[in-house]
Amino acid sequence: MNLKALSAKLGLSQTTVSRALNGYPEVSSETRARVAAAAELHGYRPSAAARRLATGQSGTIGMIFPAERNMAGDLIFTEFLGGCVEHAGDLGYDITLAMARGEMSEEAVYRRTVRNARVDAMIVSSPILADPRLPLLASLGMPFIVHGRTQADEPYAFLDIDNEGAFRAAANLLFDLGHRRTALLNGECRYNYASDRRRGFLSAARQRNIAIPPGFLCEAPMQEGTAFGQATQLLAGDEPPTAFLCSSIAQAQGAAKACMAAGLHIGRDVALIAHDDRLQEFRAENFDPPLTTTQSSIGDAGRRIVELMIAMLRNPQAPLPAEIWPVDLVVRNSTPPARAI
Amino acid sequence: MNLKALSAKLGLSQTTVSRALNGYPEVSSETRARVAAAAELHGYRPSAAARRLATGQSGTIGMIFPAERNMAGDLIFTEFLGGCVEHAGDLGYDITLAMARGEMSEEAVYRRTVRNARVDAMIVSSPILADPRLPLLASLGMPFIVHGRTQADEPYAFLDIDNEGAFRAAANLLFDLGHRRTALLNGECRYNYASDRRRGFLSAARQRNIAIPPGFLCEAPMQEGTAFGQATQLLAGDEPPTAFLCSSIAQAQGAAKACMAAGLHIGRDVALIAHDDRLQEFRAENFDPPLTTTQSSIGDAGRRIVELMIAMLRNPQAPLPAEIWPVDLVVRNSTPPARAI
DNA sequence: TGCAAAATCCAAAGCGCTTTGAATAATTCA
DNA sequence: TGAATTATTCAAAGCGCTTTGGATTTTGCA
Repeated sequence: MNLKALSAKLGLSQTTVSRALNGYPEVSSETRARVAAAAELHGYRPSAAARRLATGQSGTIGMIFPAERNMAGDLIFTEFLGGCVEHAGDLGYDITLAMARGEMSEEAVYRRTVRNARVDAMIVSSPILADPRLPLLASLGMPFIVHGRTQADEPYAFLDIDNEGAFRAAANLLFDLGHRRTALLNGECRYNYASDRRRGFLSAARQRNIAIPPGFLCEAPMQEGTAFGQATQLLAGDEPPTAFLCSSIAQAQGAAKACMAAGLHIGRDVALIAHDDRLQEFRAENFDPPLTTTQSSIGDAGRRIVELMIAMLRNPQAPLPAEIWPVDLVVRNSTPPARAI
Repeated sequence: MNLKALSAKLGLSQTTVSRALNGYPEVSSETRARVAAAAELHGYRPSAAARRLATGQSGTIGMIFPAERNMAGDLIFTEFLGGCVEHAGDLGYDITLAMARGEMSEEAVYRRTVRNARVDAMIVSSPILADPRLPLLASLGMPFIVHGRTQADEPYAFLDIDNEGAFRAAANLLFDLGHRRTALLNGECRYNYASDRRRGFLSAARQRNIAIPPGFLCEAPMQEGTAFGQATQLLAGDEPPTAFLCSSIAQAQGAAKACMAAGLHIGRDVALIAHDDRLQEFRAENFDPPLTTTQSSIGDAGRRIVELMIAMLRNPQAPLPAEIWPVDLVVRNSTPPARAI
């Protein structure tokens, strides 16, 4: 059942039927209802291919698999992707993926994706400090939105969380509790979010004239094993930390195990705060003890970013969206006051 | 630059140019070369939308996010997806994703995806024992291929690994080494692969008249924590296992930690074999000690399955592909002979 | 009541490709 | 050499939708 057949059956022109279905104003509400009913009755589905050809829009948004793969990154990407896919489906858009690999550089993949012209826009995730993908996409004329922020010469669309504020708040909480020796187990600082978090942490320390001992600023892929190693080493030092601030729940697990191995109890001897992306299986609530966290659902971010992107597509001359989400600091049981030494 | 402009520039008809570019035989090799050169020169890219409309093929393969999410599943799905996306890109196909969620059942998502008709075929992953998605897709007339196997009335296209044979071989190795009390830490048996693995394990035991003590057949989501609990409990029993056979490296990590906690050394006191999907970050080689595994790259499976799917699309009347990959048993250092008791 | 404006609806022209059916040019063979 | 093949090329008809520019009917208001 195509438009032609449907309009014949209704005794209307294709124009009118098309307009009725797409909500254009120049059709009476009576006709619109008739058309809608007939379309429903006959199970009419407009051909996506024909619409694409006629409108020049593909109804598809592209995403690129991160070039660097690791477990933590994969989990976060998958969660974000899931959010995007979920909401895109609701809004009638498709998400298609591409991937950099081997000989084909990430830039080449972006270029190919743009050249193939099968997507209307792209979502850029995990930007690094000055991400080359932004000028690349801009020069190619491909609309895009960034999940996160980066340094760029031109304004760009983005959705980010307030990483700096979150980690400043978390650090302040620890300092308020009397923890002078607080270690930051961060992600890799070439990623903007990690850099922002470090800045937040350091600004809180500076404000109170708290010196961060050398070695207390750790960065690495956000995994349990690495964090375990870092925490173990710090705890073995002369002046071990009394608090840890982690960039992920996985790192918190590593830190917690290191503490346990050192005979220290989280929530009693040591304080622990982690950032919680609300991944499926890393629940801060189920941690022992339940973990104080800065939390912000990365799945929600995916859902929202798709919405923003589609709004941009529908109204290209609107100002670029630039959303920064505040981050909740949820205090649970992992943050005791510092003990007198 | 579209076909019309390109053919005008060449002084040829659109027909000829189209055929030249698509490798049809009824065009002289001289003309073909001229056309190819001009296309290259002017950077001509055929419009995907127009081609889709004309051919009725979208050049897109659909995948659905698993309805049940957990960390182990996400990692495996992502790795598989990565393989699919990578190779699909090479072959000029797109992968688009959809997702079941909340009120919208998985079946509804499949139906919607088929109705929208934006994909030529679908890839079904992680089938359960008698997976309802197969008859559903068949009844909807959507071509599909399954990663794994299931019980079905009709023949269907699939690519699977020999889970049963792999676990039989692994069990035989352990039995050969004298391990009489071997526990299986399996995935959930409603998934076909887990069921196959159990069958392989049990058939090896039966063949040697080795009784599997009650409680030695464990199934659960394939995660470290769960496996740790299961192994700990088994090790605390009257007749603790001397060997573990795990469905994933994550489970092996859990089992290893349980052994360590019980004062047992993997590779000395206890034998451990795991199935290794060759995920990015779970390297059996880096395990301590390096792990004996049954291994088969799930990324390779993704690459291959896309290839098979596209071949099906190109030649619909060819027999359905049905590939079963043998699985390597790689012996490393985690499988000592059973110690005399 | 008459006329401009607004409300509805329509025919037809694309969007850029593939493919059918025919025409033309080059070869082959008797 | 002339007829039958074979090799090349082309014009034109879709594919199913959106959208432009009009045509027709209705409404609003003096």
